[in-house]
Amino acid sequence: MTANRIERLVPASPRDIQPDNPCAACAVRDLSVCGALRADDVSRLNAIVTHKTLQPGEMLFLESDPADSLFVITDGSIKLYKMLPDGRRQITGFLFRSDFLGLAFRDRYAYSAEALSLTTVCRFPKDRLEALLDEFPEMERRLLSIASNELASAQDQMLLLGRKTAEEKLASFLWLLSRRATLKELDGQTIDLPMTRMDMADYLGLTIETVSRSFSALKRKEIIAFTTPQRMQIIDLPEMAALAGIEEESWEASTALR
Amino acid sequence: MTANRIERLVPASPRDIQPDNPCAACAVRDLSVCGALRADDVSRLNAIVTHKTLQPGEMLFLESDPADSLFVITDGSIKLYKMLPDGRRQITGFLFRSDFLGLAFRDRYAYSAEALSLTTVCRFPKDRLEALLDEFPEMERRLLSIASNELASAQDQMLLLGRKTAEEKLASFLWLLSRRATLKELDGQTIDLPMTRMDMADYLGLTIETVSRSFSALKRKEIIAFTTPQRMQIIDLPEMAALAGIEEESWEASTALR
DNA sequence: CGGCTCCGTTGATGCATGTCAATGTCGGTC
DNA sequence: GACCGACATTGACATGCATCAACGGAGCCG
Repeated sequence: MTANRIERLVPASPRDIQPDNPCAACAVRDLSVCGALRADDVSRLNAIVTHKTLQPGEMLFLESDPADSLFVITDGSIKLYKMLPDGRRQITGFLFRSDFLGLAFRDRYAYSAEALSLTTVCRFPKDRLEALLDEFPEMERRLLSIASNELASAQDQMLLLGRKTAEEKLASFLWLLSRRATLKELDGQTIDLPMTRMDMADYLGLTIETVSRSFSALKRKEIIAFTTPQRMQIIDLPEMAALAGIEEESWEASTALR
Repeated sequence: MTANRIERLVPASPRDIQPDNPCAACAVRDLSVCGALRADDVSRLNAIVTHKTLQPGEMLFLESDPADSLFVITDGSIKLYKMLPDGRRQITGFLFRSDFLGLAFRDRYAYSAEALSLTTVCRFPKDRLEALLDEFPEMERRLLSIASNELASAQDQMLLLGRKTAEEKLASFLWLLSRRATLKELDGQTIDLPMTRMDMADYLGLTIETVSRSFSALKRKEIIAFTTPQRMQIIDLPEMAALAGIEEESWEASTALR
């Protein structure tokens, strides 16, 4: 289906999309949202971007690494986190296909990025980014829009971390996953949990035990049901939304995971 | 001193800066960071921006309001917050002179904004913003850089809210205020607290009582000392940094408050 | 098959922080 | 000066979540 979309957006001859560079696909897809790309744009982008495959648990970069690249996830999932000197960890986001990361106008990354599952990313070298932005102003507008959305999600997460109870935190998290799933699978009630309980705990500012107990509480109330520990269903969507602190009129508004 | 800076950056004849529009100053100052503005740019900006004065406690906008403007704070201070349906509140940031707010590519603001002190803001109508960005590409680059910095600060705040103890939270907050103060007053040890204990509590995900007790604990350890309840001094800066979870080598890195 | 490790669940207990309440302090107003 | 309300501090007590510990299932390997 990715191929279809490229065909539609870039009515170029097939040779322009070099099959040995899988990043052409993501570059085209993620840039072209804000305007049609010409075929020669595509081949120029192909020359700039590179790709990388990550095994589960493999690091893309560390918090202190020099920030020299911007990445787009082509496939798989990644977690971002920050740590305190003594090892306490806060996961600041889970990213999936077509999400950006590494957007930092600083010399070092502000967080570490680690693959959750088998993941491929597409890399834009930062030293060529400025030139790229000058050449594709739509890309800059899009980055600004992404950053602004991420900022809004970050603020939601602050509300969650600072003011919600454990059960509300978990419900909010599952709500986000469910909204995200709705965009792809059509039922939107089935949720995959590609991360461990530990990751969820570090995302929600809890311990694994509390996450587990909150899952049990939601099961007991028949709001959710498990197929396997990594796959579940939302049974009572309205109650879930209520727990997550989402008012009905804005059910559709909140989509992004970060 | 604001005047000095304008003179330096915009060697235009004085009539270009209309004295009845105090926003000319902020527009010039905040846009011109990334490139010289010509005198006619300044007068064109004067025609677009308007200004507004807010009394302490007055709202600039509400979370659900249509997001039709971008603001720059000319003077004073503002708090941003989100609320849960039952009234629990999370302050997501305190803003001061020259900070931006309202940067949202959505139709509604993601948070409410309320003046802490007597505040003046400069308003850019959003419907003219696109055109403005097209005309001043440096402004777009600057907005992207600001958004990216705010994102980094938001992630710091998530680490704080999710993983730090009450005392560490307060120390981190005071550390930020102290870094910010360093940029202006030169000693950097004296800190003004323009917000109430309640505001600090809602920023740190605590209660006023816990904030108060944490202040007392820091006093007892002789890390800080109070002049008045709204004015204090940091006595033991290294210990403060340690509590805040900042490693020595990165003392200078963290500056922004959000 | 048995043993091992990793992950998740559940129970018992402790502690950091929330809740409730009393008191103090400062500014404003009559 | 007396009164009042808003804000801050401190103490006594309650509780939500962390901590510590036991157990069970799934995958892996000899």
